Order: sequence, then C-alpha cells, then structure tokens
Amino acid sequence: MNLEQEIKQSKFRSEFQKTIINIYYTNSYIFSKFQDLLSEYKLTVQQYNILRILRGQFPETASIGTIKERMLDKNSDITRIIDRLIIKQLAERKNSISDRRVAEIKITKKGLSLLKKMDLVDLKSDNILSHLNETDLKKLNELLDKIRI
Amino acid sequence: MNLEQEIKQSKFRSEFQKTIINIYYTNSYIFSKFQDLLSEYKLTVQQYNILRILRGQFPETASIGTIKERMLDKNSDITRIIDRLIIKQLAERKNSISDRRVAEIKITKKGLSLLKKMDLVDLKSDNILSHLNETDLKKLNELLDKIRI
DNA sequence: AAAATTTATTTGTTTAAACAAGTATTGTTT
DNA sequence: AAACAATACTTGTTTAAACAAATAAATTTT
Repeated sequence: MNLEQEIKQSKFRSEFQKTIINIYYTNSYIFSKFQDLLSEYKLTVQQYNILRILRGQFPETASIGTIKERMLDKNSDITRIIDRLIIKQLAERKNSISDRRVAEIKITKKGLSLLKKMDLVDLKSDNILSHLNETDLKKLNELLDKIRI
Repeated sequence: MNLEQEIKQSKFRSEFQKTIINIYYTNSYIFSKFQDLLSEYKLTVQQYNILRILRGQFPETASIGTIKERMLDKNSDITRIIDRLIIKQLAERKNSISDRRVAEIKITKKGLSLLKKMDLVDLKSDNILSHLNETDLKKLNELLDKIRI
C-alpha cells in the first residue's frame, strides 16, 4: 500500500527519507503480524527467538554469551529474558562447573513441547510475504544488503 | 553487506524468512545510526519525532490525538513521552478551554531553539542511504509498498 | 603469589511499546 | 434532567532496549 496515504503525509523531504520511513513502517507491519502469531502462545518475539536458539542446542546447554551471539539484536538483555522463561518453566539455569562465571541455560521439556505445538508459526510467518515472488524477494534482499555498506 | 555473514547463519528456511529478517536487521541498523545522530542532543527518536510534530503546529497547540495521528507508531504512549519533554522544558501542557478533556501541547522556546540547533540531523540522516541511487530507492520503496498489501 | 586485566554475567536505571483499565468530560437518548 | 454512551486522555503493569556500573571468577602480568 502507498506509504504517503498510509501515514497521511503528502510528501517527503527526499527519497532517502521516504525509504528510511518505509523500512521502519514495513518492519513494524511485519513485526506486529508476527506478534499476533505468537500471542496465542503467550510468548513475546524475543522469548520465542531465545527458545528456538535453546532448542537448536538441545540436549546441550547454551551460555548467555552463546545466545547473545546468535541473536539478531546484540543489545538484548538476555539475562532478564531468560529470567522470564524460567518463571514460565520453559528454561532452566545452572552454573557451569568448569567455569563458574558461565550460566548454562537449557530448554525444559515444557519448552520443547511448547515449540512443538508452535511449528506452524514458521509457515504462517512466511505467508506474510507470500504475495511476493522469488524475483521480488531476491531484489529486496539485494537492496537491503546494499544499505548496510 | 551479506546477511548470512553478518548474523552468522549459514542458510535460511526460505527466501521469505530471509527477507523478514533482513528488513528487521536493516531497520535496526538505520535506527541505531539515527539514535547516534540524536544522542548528542540527549533526545530519543520518539521525543525528536514528537518535537518536530509540535514545531509543525507552532504557534498553534496540538492535542494528544493530533500527535498520535501524525505518529508512525500509533501505539505510542504519547502522554508519557510528553511528560518527559515537559520535564526537559521542551514542551508545555494545558487543558483546552473549549473541551476540558483535551490536553493542548505546545513546543516551548527552548524546544524550538533545540530543533534549530539540530537542523543538520536531517541531512546527516539522508546520508545513511547516500550510496544508493534514485533507481535503487524507488525500487526499494515499491517492493516495501508491495509487502503491505 | 599478589596485582592487574579480562571475561561472563548480573543489576540498576531510564525510556518506550503494548495492552488493559480507569477517570473526567462531553454528547446523545430516553 | 437522568441515564447512557462516546471521547480524550491518564494511569498501571509487563516486557524489553539501551546504556552504565557492579560483581565474581578466570587469566595474565609482574
């Protein structure tokens, strides 16, 4: 949909500005669709992402550092997101024996079975873009890559 | 820069997923550059956006509703962002005489002169995308518009 | 071996998003 | 005019980003 109409702005200072706002606005659009997919499972996007990283490691544990490395958002406050997963009994934490600074985080059975129930989320999230063809997606990825020098 | 390298993920489930993550990642990239531009003025992005809306109305006032309408993020908690602008003496609030439910918000002289000092921020923010040509930007905007049905 | 540095994580604080609920005022019905 | 609904906003709560500072353990330097 046309950006000008959507945000009730008749024109932009520059095509640069328009693009920046368009990326922000489109990201919000996708993010809120994704939140909708997760809301019935009472998980936030960040909690879901971390749970999936933990499943990727299972049956091994993952340290806070490892999780941080795999997160898109390097500034995430993993410690306190993990706290919330532990309250929900979806993850557990213990200290490493070999290095007692390290927190070893592991997904619980409850966490695994929740993710199992959520398998459709992936397919549904792909559907957000299902009206774009392969050429569109490739071009979009190429242009976005170009932005980040 | 190549997304796979940047987020240390060898491949994506689908081109859909890759695009969604690419938009999220690129938006974070731009947003953090923008935050850097604002940080020396001790303003957050939301505070800056609201201040600019208020300047657009000056010397008239703007109600919370009007500001909300002009914000990209309709869920923004304008009341409390305005509270912070008032603490910084960049805006002031009084109740409307004609409708006492309505809060009339106005940018202060201090707010105006701060924005004046910040005029370069616009040019600098355009620079974030200065290595893209007109064709790139147009195509990008077109594809992003297509996403939002 | 003690001191200094680095690493891994936690804690504290401010800001803001998301959502629900509350309050005051205005407008509309009956 | 009283009852009601609608509105404009405020307040409360949880979650999380951003950033700085603190803590504890491990490693390196002296």
